Amino acid sequence: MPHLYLVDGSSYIFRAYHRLPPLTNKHGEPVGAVYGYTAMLWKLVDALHKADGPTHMAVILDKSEHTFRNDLYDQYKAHRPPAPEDLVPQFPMIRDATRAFSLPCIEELGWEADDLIASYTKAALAQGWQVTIVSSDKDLMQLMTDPSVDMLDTMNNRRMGPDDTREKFGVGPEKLGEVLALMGDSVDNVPGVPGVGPKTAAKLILEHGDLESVLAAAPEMKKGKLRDNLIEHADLARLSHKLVTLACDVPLPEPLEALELQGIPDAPLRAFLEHHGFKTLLSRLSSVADAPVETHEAPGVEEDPPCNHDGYETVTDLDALDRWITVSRHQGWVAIDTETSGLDATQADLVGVSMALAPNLACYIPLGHGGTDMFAEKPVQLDRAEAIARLKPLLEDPAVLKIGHNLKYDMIVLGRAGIRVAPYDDTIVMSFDLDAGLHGHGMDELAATHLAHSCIAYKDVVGTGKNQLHFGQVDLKAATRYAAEDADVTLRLWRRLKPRLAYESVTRVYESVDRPLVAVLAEMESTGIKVDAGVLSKLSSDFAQQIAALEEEIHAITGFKFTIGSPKQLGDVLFDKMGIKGGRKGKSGVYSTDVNELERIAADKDSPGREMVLKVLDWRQLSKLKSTYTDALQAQINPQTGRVHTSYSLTGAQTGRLSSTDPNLQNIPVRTETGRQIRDAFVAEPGNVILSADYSQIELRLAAHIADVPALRTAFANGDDIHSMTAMELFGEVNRDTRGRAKTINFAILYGISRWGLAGRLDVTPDEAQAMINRYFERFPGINRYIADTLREAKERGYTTTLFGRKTHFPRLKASNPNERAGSERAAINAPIQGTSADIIKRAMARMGPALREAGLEKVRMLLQVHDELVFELPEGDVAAARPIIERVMATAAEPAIQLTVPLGVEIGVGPSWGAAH
DNA sequence: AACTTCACG
DNA sequence: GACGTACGTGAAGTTG
Repeated sequence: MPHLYLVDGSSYIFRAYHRLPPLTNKHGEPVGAVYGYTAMLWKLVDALHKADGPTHMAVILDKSEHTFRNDLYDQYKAHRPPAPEDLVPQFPMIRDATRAFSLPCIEELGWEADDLIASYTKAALAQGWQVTIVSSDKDLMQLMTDPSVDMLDTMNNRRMGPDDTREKFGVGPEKLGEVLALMGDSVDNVPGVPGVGPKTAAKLILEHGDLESVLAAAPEMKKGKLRDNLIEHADLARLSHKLVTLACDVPLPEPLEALELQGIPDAPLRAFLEHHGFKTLLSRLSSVADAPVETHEAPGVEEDPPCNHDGYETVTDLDALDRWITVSRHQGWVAIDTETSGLDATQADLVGVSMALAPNLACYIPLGHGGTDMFAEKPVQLDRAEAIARLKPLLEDPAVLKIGHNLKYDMIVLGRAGIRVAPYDDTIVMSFDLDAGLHGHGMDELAATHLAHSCIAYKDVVGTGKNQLHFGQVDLKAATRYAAEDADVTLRLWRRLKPRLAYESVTRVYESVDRPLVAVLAEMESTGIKVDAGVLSKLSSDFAQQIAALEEEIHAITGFKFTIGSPKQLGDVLFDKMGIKGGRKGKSGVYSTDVNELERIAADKDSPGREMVLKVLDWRQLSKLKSTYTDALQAQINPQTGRVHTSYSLTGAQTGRLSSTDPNLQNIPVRTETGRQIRDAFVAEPGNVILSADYSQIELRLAAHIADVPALRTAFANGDDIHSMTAMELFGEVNRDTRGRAKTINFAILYGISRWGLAGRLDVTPDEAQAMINRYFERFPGINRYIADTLREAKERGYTTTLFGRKTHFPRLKASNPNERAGSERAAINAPIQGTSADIIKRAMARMGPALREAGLEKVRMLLQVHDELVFELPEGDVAAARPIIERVMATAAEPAIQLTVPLGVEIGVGPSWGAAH
């Protein structure tokens, strides 16, 4: 069946203009909108042979300023500012582009493009054709009354149907004109009825059926502004209706058959693309069939040749090294990668460095291969010290950009060789800032996604298990293939990702938040924090004793031995053998024995298992503390530095938070007295102290700002206790109980609340929980608006944003599984708040070093970040001077980009250990 | 490797 | 009318 695509060219070019950066072609002409337009047309025409693809296509344009609508109403479209100066010359180019595709360009004096589209739609339907309107103009949505008509919004890459009309305007396409007549349209200056917006308009039309019935019913409506306006402005509404109604009987300038699509012609299109220098599109022309599918693409990126592993050079003499260095200098940028003997950057030895200058132009410089076995022959390679001495000036050259993938690792390794890499770009961070939530950001995955290339697997080079080699034991040929490929791929990714940053509006978050943090984190990780093994080992043996005693007591109660640490065995003992009621089995058939469940049993004074369960809870706590902290941390102390060096991941948390591994220093116990003792093992060097600075209630403050909740803002401005204030608002009195409940509700709001979730936490019924939620929304208007707006935007665009423009994608928001969808919705509600908080502390971290240095405080070292807390080690004598600087940098970290409407509170503590500083 | 639990913000 | 839950992490232990 024929399928006609009608492209609303005029509306498209305006949107393309505003969405794309101001590109110019080699002739200096502005072509941003033309590029977007050309790429879209191509995509459409290219779908010719696909199911649902076009068989007929036309581009419809507005011809003149004056139409019948101006005769009806002289103010129609009168408020439109003139087209931007650099857009005007692009209009004729659109016609060129259309002609280059051999597509008809249809325009007619006295008619708007919308009227022509309506008329063609009607004609095509009469022939039984399918019609797709390529536009997102809401007026055109009126045409979707017939099931054979849909719309395609290429800007958002979204198909729209009648349901989208219902979602957006509350009525189907057949009633859309009536609603538009009532609400008006500020863009086209259609007046509508004053005081009537989309909600009221939809309500009225749903109630009365059509515009005339609404107007007729007006005198009987309840007295008020709405009734008066409907009566007084009835004619305005009727006029508006005429203005928004599409003319569908315009004589067709070209017959339908003339719109048949022929496919993409080579010569004229090539000429057009060459004239404008649209290289990406040109390269596609030669290989339309086998071009990789590209989800995101910024203009000006050329296709790369496939990786040629055998073309990489192994650099083993100084002349060759100097050659690579010279060309890097000349070019101004180079991709680098380091190979080491292990995975821990603070301990592993440098084994080699690779560099890439262009696709397939890459080398590997072995520096520490062989020599682990005294009988093995060492391969010929450069002297490490000599090579490092030559590389250092390049890696520190302010005129040469160093590009790495997870460059933090290389910075730490090279930092130990006395090199401070700068300036730099990091492709793992770029990928994260562009695509968080869509996929992982490891090099192998990105190479597969963006380059259709599968990298040599590290495991294939070094082996696995007990036969695993370290990289220095790999022979040079294989090492070169692997290492040089990494640099090559990094370079290719950089060329692919870098242009997308500006194109997709994440330059600010990349440049002002995440990129600077790479060097800051490298420094923090290299520094590490001193851990007193004596304190830990004392705690370990205390815990061991208590654990053994508890174990004996527990076994005495049951009368037989079992593995207390096995949830399966424990569940069987409690619920089957001891007969405790109310055991709940999960989907794997095991009773749940988590802390909630055990506390529920313990709360029942008559339960036969009460004594046992209390002991198990203690046993669990102590086992956790011993194995995860007091034992493990001792083993993590670096013997060379006597300190513990965590590794932070910039891409670990979808929201933009950092995460910490090996060991995780972001979950050191603090909530119980027993656990808190572990923090006393994190100490300062003699003559120094630990300073801990944390943001107070930062997420609630940000919620108050972002959702614009007056009561919360005032409370924070006055320095009130926010949970007490909430308790007063919700329950009318403040005591321990109501304050605790209020605190729970405050957090629940940040996490995307559900009545069941809240009910479980507060031990009330879901109905009661719902009543509290309603009251919260009533008392703090803004919150529910924030939730609705955030979800709507997330569903429309596929991602949420923070105040600083950080995106988190939520592809599962459209999942068909309601649970999955609900989970994504809660995550999407939380992401802007958690993410903004992450942005703010990251900005503070990036500015902290320079601010302290400016004050002459070179000895103050930033050691740890725990989401809303920064931990420092500094000479005791520097505390007085450093304190106000740290406070100021943290409190003002959002500025100048964002002026928050709430103050950011910072609390600081100082002591000989982390525990004492709290 | 999956599952469960629990440490943190 | 069913779904069976707060958001974001990482590590250790048991089990298969």
